[in-house]
Amino acid sequence: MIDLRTLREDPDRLRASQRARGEDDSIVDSLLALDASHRSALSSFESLRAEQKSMGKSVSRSSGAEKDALLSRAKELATQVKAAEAEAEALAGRLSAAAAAVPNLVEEAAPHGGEDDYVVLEEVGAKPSFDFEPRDHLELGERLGAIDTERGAKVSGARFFFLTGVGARLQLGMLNLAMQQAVEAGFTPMIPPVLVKPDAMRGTGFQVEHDKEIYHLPEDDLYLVGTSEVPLAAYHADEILDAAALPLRYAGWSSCFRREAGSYGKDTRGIIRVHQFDKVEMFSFCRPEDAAEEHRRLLAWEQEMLAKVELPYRVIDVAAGDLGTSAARKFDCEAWIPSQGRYREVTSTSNCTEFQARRLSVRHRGEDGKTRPVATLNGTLATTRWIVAILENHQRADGSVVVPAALRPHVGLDVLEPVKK
RNA sequence: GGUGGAGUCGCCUAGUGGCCGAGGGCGCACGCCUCGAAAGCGUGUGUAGGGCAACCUACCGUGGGUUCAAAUCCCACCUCCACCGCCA
Repeated sequence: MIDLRTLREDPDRLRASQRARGEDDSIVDSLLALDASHRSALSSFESLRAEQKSMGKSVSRSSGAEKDALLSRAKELATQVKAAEAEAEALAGRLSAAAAAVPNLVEEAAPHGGEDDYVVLEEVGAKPSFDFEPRDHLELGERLGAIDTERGAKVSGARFFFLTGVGARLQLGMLNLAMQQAVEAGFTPMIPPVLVKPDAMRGTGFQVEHDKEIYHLPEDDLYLVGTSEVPLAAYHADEILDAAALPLRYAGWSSCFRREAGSYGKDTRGIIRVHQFDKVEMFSFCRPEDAAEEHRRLLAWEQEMLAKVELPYRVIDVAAGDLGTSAARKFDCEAWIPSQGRYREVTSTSNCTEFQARRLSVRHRGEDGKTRPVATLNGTLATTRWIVAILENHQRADGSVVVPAALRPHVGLDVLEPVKK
């Protein structure tokens, strides 16, 4: 949710942001108009209501003929109050619906444009050179007895899989390593619910009514989360946080669920794009003025993890049009995937500024004693997709895969050996 | 799923139609007292919207309703507690 007060004071800022995203900036004018009529309706309701209350007191003090006269006037007033209230409420509803549809203000430094207008900030690590034809992650995974997509499809359908044997050990080890790093950095480890109420979903910035990406359980009106960002963001909903305790940093470990509607035919092989995967996610509540700095810290922690698993990658500054509803700025790390000869997203960190906090009502008390929204940020510390990059980048000619040194204590193996040739 | 009980200002609690946005206690903040502290005394202490301000309005689990007027009456729902049933 954008701040209506900021909108009134500086509408050009939202116009510029909308243009950077490649979206309609005329909503600014309709929002301003709606806001003005809502405020005038509200103030006329409030003065009518004040009159009604004081008249009610006169009624209780009077008696006889005077009381009857007052009563009939009071009745008249009551209908006016009711009408004025209904009017104000209707406008409030329209206003909040309109405001809720507006995406976050983008950070000025974010690249303008769409999906392909990202800016590469950094390339890290050398791409591996093989003196043999590298296998893709699925072939490797099958030979290692690590990934079983056939039975995944048999049991649950397309885009489902089993991690088996060393595959399961690899994922557990990797996620444990991520958790350990997070704890050492001062994060509170969390295992959140993965089914959430509509308010948690909406508060985090998802449009549950239109979003085809989200699994919904209509019987219970619960949503399966696509990331633990959702329950972690909502964790402090309706709370006023102690400013001295900020930043509050949480590391959530959860399964994530995505319908992948509209991605038919994309990444159908292997486990790059699946309906269910696991992820360790960093989440931070901080003061708005510290958010940009915190964002860089989250990125640095992601890079620390990528270094531990020894993957070549690049960092991109995602363009405004590709930010999603909540983010003001987003950095993705993309690991090199040898079988595809290109980089694929393995982490994503977003600065959502006060956008989610305003929707979820997560506040802190400022220097002046007044409550203000906090800023929220999130970032990936490890996820199932990393297995793709790890297997492919660390493979050897015989189909075995070297486990990166930092992972070995957590996986319990130095090398993953093929179980079938 | 069934039956019974309960949800009020950080916590506990008073409040059964107007004098209640709401009293008391605890906690907290500030002041007095003290060498310092405790005790004691005094003052203050929710959130949000609007107004330059005095101030106004909304909120007593949520949503509806009755009434000139609702924390208070009615209806539905939610949550919590207890017991029963069912499942693991």
